[in-house]
Amino acid sequence: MQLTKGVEQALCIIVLLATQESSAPLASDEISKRLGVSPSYMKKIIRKLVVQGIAVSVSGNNGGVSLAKPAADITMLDVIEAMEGPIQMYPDTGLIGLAFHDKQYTEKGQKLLRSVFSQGDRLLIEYFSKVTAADLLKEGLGTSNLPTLNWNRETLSDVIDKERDDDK
Amino acid sequence: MQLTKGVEQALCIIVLLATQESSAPLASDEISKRLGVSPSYMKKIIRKLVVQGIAVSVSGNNGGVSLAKPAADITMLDVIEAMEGPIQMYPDTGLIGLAFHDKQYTEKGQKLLRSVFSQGDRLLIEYFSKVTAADLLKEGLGTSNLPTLNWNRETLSDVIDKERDDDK
DNA sequence: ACTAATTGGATAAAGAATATCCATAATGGA
DNA sequence: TCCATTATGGATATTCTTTATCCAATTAGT
Repeated sequence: MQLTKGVEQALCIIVLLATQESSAPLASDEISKRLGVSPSYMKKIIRKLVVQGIAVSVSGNNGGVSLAKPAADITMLDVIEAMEGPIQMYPDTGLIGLAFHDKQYTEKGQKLLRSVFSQGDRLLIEYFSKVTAADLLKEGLGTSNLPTLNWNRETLSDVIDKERDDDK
Repeated sequence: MQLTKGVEQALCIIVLLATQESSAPLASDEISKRLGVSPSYMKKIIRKLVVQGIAVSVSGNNGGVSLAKPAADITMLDVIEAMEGPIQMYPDTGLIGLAFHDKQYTEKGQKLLRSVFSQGDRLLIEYFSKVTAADLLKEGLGTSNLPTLNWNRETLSDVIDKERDDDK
């Protein structure tokens, strides 16, 4: 009943991409450094966002990733489903059929349980499809004017910032 | 984003217990046969239900398990939490703090995300706390008069039923 | 065409969920 | 009191998912 870390990571990636200077794609290696995971793992995460249509990637020199659409059109549901597949709580291994041998009742029971849980699924889907990445950015940064910068190059100064913080 | 099989198993156990002749506790070994898992594993599953207050168990001769309260007082939420612990979707590894070094914004962001997800948690909690085992039994069996039988002894005839089904 | 930078996809390692075995404790009946 | 029955708890095996790594395919610039 818990989302995987991937969701948290994906959200951070989206924040980076949303504040990236629009001209330049952001290299996945930079993102991986920033999130503290291996470059190759990060590619895999990003791939999921690309498949879902949240991000686009270009290979080759100066390649990288950028958002496929405005942050206002990216919902939390998109992100969750990109990382974990469709929301479907009930594992449904057909156990009821194995445990009770009465065709009529087991089928009825199966159906009932599925409907109870898919109702739960629907609640989540409805809720998460109403929260967009733009909402998060706006509330998180306190402004709807997104600052943009080139995260490909800002790494160094950022590290310096961090060191200054640590010294205090 | 999926519940574990344990939830499905627990629900089957509850159906068995709810239709068990009230006088006699049901032996966990019988349940294990019926659900096709090992006796020792079944005992662990059942233990979780006992700890949560859904079932009570007595050891010794003619011991076993029975429901701790009427099916109408057992909610789906109880069952889910018995098997998986409290509903809490967000993994919250503190990744945001690691990725961005600005104290002010990261704290704000953390808080925001937590609240978005705990709102989702609340939706589920509210929904699942309204569905009771009695509801499931009633709709699944088509009657609110629960048939009761002694599953400790019915196993044999049940197996015969199954064999007859298979022969067809 | 060559080289450097990057993504894409197969594969391995780690971790969590699932299941089992075994030793111990509790209970009721002979 | 002794024995058969049943739950409890700890250690361990197994399977599945998540996490991470390595190498091959693609692209841009020269």
